[in-house]
Amino acid sequence: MDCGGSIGKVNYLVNPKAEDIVELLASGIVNDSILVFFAFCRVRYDGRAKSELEPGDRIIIIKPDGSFLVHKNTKREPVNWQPPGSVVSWEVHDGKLVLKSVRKKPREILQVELIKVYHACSFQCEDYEELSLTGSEAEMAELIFENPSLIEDGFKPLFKEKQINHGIIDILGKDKSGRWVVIELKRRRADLQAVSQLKRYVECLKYEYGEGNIRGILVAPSLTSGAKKLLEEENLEFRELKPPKKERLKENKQTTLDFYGYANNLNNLSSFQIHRSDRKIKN
Amino acid sequence: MDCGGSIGKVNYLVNPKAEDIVELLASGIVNDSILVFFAFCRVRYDGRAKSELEPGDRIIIIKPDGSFLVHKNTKREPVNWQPPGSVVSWEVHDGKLVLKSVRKKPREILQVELIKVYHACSFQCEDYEELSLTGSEAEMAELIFENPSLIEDGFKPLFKEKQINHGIIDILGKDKSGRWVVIELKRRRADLQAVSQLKRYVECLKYEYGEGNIRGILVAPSLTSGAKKLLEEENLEFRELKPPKKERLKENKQTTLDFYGYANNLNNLSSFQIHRSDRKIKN
DNA sequence: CATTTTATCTCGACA
DNA sequence: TGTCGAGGTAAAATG
Repeated sequence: MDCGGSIGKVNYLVNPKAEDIVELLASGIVNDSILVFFAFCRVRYDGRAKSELEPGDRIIIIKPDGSFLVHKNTKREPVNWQPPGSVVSWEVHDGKLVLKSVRKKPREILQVELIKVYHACSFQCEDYEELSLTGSEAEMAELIFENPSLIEDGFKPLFKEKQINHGIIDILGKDKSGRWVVIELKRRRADLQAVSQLKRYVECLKYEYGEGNIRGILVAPSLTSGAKKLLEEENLEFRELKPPKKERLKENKQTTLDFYGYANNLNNLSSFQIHRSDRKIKN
Repeated sequence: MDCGGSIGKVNYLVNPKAEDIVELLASGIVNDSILVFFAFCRVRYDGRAKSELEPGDRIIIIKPDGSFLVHKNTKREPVNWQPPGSVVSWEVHDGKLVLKSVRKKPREILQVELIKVYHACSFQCEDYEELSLTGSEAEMAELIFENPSLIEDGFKPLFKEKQINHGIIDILGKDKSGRWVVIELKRRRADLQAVSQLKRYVECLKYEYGEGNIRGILVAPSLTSGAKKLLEEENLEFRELKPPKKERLKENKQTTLDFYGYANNLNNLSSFQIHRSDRKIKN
């Protein structure tokens, strides 16, 4: 091994041997650290499907809840993974370390053969904050309950997330002439599936209350062309409504510089953007 | 800064100051490295929705394709992210570094305020291999074309992925008495949505060919109860079929030891599993 | 490019 | 625990 360190929350190893990695792994697991490996490795998965990934450089992340991620140098998604609750273990075969993560139900196995580890870290990651999100369908529903005329004059919303035979109706209410109104909310452009869903709910209520007394309204910021067609064929209606958001992040204007511009101005500026080189990345 | 190193594919910094991070960031971006930060940070997002995450320890990953991930110590999913194609930049405000990633369409902004960086890495990640996956719906379709009796005696598959008015039919064929058969494939347990989809296709074909001449069959390893009910109500059929996989990974038996057992036997064994401590992780 | 469909989806909610 | 539906879904297939 070239070197290593253990200052504060992060322990790390540079070009470690199998036994060094095992030590980091073992102590990292017992004190609930996140483990991160930068490694040349082969990956095999078998479970709901089955996959094989030949050797290449990847980043491997093992979280204390059992989540196991293998990331390539592209994409938001891990190329292979295991969800929370999986159990990690390892084996050493003539100096080569193989990480294993097993999920019980459904039975799934992920194996990472570490051919060369460039860098390994364990991170005592303390985080007590939860994400707070706004702009959801629930908030669209709130908005409509507070302001029913967004649907139409005289509309009265009565139920939120009303369970029926074949699903859950977002909003069920009555119009001014007393007919039932089924409202399906979509926070973004509504597609065929959204219309299918609304149709299913309307049919279900027609069966209960009789053909002529049920209206269906799809509420979304916009419609796909296919959705519009099907909606009209089925005599369903559409209301345009965007999901509400509290306030926008202000976005500061900032300078964009190439690398040389940046290097020459490092001490003078406090804001940058550097462009990636143009070489194609294929993986 | 405490120290750093640049041996081979990974450069790293320990407890770096803003200007050191900026240097790593800048050079990492121009040579298409993956950047990884272990940091105490605050995260803000605004775009299709809007979110805020108060300060805590997280791992930040920036890939050369623009993918930007912020991971907490739990879950398979990043708590915040930006997809490939996003553009990263940064600002320095009195010694504090703020990472920014902007997506053009739809317009979305992610900001990470780095309050304290414990460890920073840039990784020259070379990977020329693609994942090879087996066990998909396409393979179910192949299987049925090779072996139509899996559906029923005398079934003749005619079209694969046949485009119709409101979607694409997985398999369209005829039964031995010459009636059209619409087949919808699901590689896992089929739900209400799957039945809705099949129903939509069958209705579309009934409209073309007449009421009595169309059958619909849902092919999947199993059905949800709701799906079964709707399927029966609609006079649609079900065939059990699991997606095919080539062969299973063999799974070696291995010893399970607690940490002390492991520590005492490090030199004698080549296979381990250590249990995480039982303290609850809430985030 | 926009649209549609799939996914080892993941995740949360609820029976 | 299983079932069901939503998602800042992401990513692939398709027109």
